[in-house]
Amino acid sequence: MSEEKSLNFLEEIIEEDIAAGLHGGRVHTRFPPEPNGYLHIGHATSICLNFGLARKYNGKCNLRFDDTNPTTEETEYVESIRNDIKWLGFEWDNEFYASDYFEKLYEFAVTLIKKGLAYVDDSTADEIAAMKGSTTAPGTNSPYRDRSIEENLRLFEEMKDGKYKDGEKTLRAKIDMAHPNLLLRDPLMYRIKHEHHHRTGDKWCIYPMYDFAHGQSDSIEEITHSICTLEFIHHRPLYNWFIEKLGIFPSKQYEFARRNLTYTVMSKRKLLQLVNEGHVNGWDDPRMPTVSGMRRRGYPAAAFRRFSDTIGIAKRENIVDIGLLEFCVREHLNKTANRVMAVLDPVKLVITNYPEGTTENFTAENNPEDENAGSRVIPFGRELWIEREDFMEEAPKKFFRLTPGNMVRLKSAYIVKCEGCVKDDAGNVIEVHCSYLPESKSGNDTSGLTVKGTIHWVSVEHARTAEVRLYDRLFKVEDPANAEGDFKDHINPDSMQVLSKVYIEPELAKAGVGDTMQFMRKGYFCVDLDSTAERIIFNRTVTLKDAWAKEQKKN
RNA sequence: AGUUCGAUUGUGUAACGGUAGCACAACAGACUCUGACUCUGUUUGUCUAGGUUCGAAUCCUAGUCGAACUACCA
Repeated sequence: MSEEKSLNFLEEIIEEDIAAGLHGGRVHTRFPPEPNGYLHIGHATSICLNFGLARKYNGKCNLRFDDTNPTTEETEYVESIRNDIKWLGFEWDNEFYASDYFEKLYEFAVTLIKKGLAYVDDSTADEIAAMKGSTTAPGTNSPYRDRSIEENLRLFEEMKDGKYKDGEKTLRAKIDMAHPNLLLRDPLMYRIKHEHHHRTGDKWCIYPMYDFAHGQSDSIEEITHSICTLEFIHHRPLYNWFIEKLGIFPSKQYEFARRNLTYTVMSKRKLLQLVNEGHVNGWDDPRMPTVSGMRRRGYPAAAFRRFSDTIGIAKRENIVDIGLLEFCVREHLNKTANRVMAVLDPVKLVITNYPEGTTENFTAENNPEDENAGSRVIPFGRELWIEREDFMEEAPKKFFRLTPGNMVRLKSAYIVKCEGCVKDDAGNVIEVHCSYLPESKSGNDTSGLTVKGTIHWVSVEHARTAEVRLYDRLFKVEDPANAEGDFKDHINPDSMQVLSKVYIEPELAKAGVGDTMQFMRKGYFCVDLDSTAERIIFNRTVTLKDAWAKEQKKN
């Protein structure tokens, strides 16, 4: 009843603000991606945070594209970002673009010039860098710092009107070239870029810097709690300076530590390299930590939300075990995925005392965790495909599967007793022979026997075939970005394994793209979008926990 | 070196001067027509040194370690 969930530091701040009646107790957040790439798992947790906070406090959350750099941004990304957010289960209250505010931002700049707080600088990029100083040494004033307000106004207008070439002039804030925070040493507000913008076209040839756009965009939208990652903590005083000098709505920024994941890289630059250099097959390769990749892999949206919730939020550096994400995926899929049987590495099992040419239909429960999931019919016959690893001629003590003399349950069918196997000249097992116990029929078992093992199977006569793609971690080391050498040195060469001939139960052949199911004892799978009418392809989303594999590792 | 932020079991996160808890992982067991799920139990932690206090993870001081910042990127 009184299960009190503790608050994270952002929730604490918000609840204090609400209690104090700040902004009338209103909560308004935003998710501000730059449309220059695909969303990854880091964005996904940020989305869950921002939209989740708004949801929890009956507030609003905007989607705002920070599109202040026309050279890197494209509409294609806008579309994919919108898709991903919706898929994650969130809806934005408003969709805005920083470019919506270009006019307003221009006016802000003029206002600051008129107040003597901004100036046009003719220095080159190199000169500006040289005058910047360093962490230990103060910077020096630009020779153009003291131009008159009238001259600055004229020059800035001429910049806007296209009288100058790229890089010839910039507009800078006049703050303090000796400030210990480098970002307050007369930061650039506007630069000249004669570039086509994905939304404003050729209307502008000057574009605001992110730092002159982000804080004011929050302010224009009257965002009450502007949440971002730790690296923007140094920018906060600058945003506050602009807000204060402009006298506009006081949005407040709060920073949290971005959440890293073991065995993955998260930076856009690195992900781009993986795609461009062909280490993966595109942005939505199921091995990619992108939202589109993980979606294709079969990770349910609910698992992302649960994961984001579970890992919490704080300000310290962290690297979250990807096993926790996988746990969330399994937890959700266990409750929702129907069970089916598929044999990935087949060997033939012959039931020597079963009448030839006979088929029986068994009924199997679709999901023991969900009584509304119904059941299906599975055909059974004298010859079955079973998993090669489920038979051992000479087995260790705790092997509960097929080994001569041992009995197992064929899931949803009969108990069989292993009698031996047939081998080819090279000594490979090509058939396993068993006898069945007719009175052990599933659902009507009068044998009185209990067996330790149950294995899955597919009837040879009725089996359909499929391609299965098994995925493993993309990297061999926990923290590839910080490991020795280049991060690509640590790519796992076995991150994808393709099984071209897997036997599946006939019902399964009807599954459609995106359908998710559990292959009993093998893991969760989903139908890949590469599937065609002739060939169905399954991705392995995640394995089941495997206590037997762990047991074996010990020896 | 400067500024800013941070430090709680293997990982992540709580405890807001009063029993260091939760989840994952690990380990042991129960259950099982999935060696899954579920259930039970166990191990492991307050960066260091001082101080304040009846009492400190929490407050103070000093140190140590880590991260971010010095793009006409966001």
